[in-house]
Amino acid sequence: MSASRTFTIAELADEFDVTPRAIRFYEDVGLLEPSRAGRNRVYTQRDRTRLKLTLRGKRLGLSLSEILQLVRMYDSEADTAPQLNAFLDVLRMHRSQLEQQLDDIRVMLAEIGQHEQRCKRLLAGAAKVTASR
Amino acid sequence: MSASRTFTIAELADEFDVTPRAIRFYEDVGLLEPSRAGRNRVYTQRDRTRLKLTLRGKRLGLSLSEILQLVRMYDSEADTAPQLNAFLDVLRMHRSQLEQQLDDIRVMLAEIGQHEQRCKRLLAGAAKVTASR
DNA sequence: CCTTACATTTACGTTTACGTCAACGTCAAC
DNA sequence: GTTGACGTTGACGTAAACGTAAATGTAAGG
Repeated sequence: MSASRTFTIAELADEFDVTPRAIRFYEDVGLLEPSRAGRNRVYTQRDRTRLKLTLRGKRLGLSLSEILQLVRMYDSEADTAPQLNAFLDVLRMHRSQLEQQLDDIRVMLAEIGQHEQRCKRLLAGAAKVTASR
Repeated sequence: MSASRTFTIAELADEFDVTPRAIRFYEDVGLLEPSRAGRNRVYTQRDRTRLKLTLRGKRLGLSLSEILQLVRMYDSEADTAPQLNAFLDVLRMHRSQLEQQLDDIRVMLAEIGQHEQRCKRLLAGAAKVTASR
C-alpha cells in the first residue's frame, strides 16, 4: 500500500541541493507545512512537490511571497464567478510574464549563439596560425 | 549625420519604467558609464542598450553582478586561446541555465493552461445554473 | 557511558537592490 | 527675484532570503 513516503529535512535538502536552513525558512513563510515526529519535521510527498514548485519559481526570478500566492491560488477551491474571474486575471498576468521571459530567453540564446560562433572562428584562426609556425 | 542621440536620466527612466535612483545605482555597480554635461549625466545609445540588457537580465532573475560579468565578457576583446575557451565555457553555462528556464516556463505555462481550462469549465457550469433559475 | 550524527530553536549578521529623505545647484518662466 | 522642474551628491533605511553561530535534544553505535 506504499503509505506515501515521507522525508527528513536532510533528504529533501540533499535531493534538491538546498540547505536545511532554507527549507525551514520556506516553512516560516508558509510554503511548507511538515508534520512532526516529536520535535522533528516530517515531510510528505505534498511538501516535496511544494518545494519543487518553490525552487522552480525561484529559478524564474519569483519572490517567495509571489510563489506563496501562486500555490495558494492553485490549492484554493475558488467556486464563485467573481473568484474564478479574478483567478483567470492572475493566470493571464502570469502567462504574459512568462511569455515575456520566453522572449528574453530567445534573445539571449541568439546572442550567445553569435558569441559562440565568433569564438570558434577566432579559435580556428589561432589554430592555423599556430600550425603554420 | 544623426549625431547619435543622447538621453537624460529622466528620459531613460520614463522609457523603461524605472526610477532615476535605480539608473544611478546601475552606474554605481558599473553597468552604465554616462558622460557629463557639467554635473548632469548624459546617456548615449550605448548606455541605453546596456540598460535594456540590464533589465532583461533582471527579468530572468540575474543579479546585477552577474549581468555585469556578462556585459563585460561580451565587450571584452578576448583573443588568446585560453581566454576564448574560458569564454566558451561561460557561454555554455549560461546556455544550459537558459534552457533550464525554458523547461521551467514550459511546465508553468502548461499548468496555467490547465487551471484556465478548469476555471472556464466552472464558469460555464455556473452560468448554466444561473440561467436555469 | 560517551561520542557522533542529525535534529531543533533563537537570534543576530549579511548581501542585494534599491527607496527615501535632505540639502543643494541651475535654468527657464513668470 | 522667486518659483518650479529637473538635476546632483550623500547618507541612512529597508525588504528579502537566507547564513551562521550558540545552545540544546536525542537516537544509534562502539
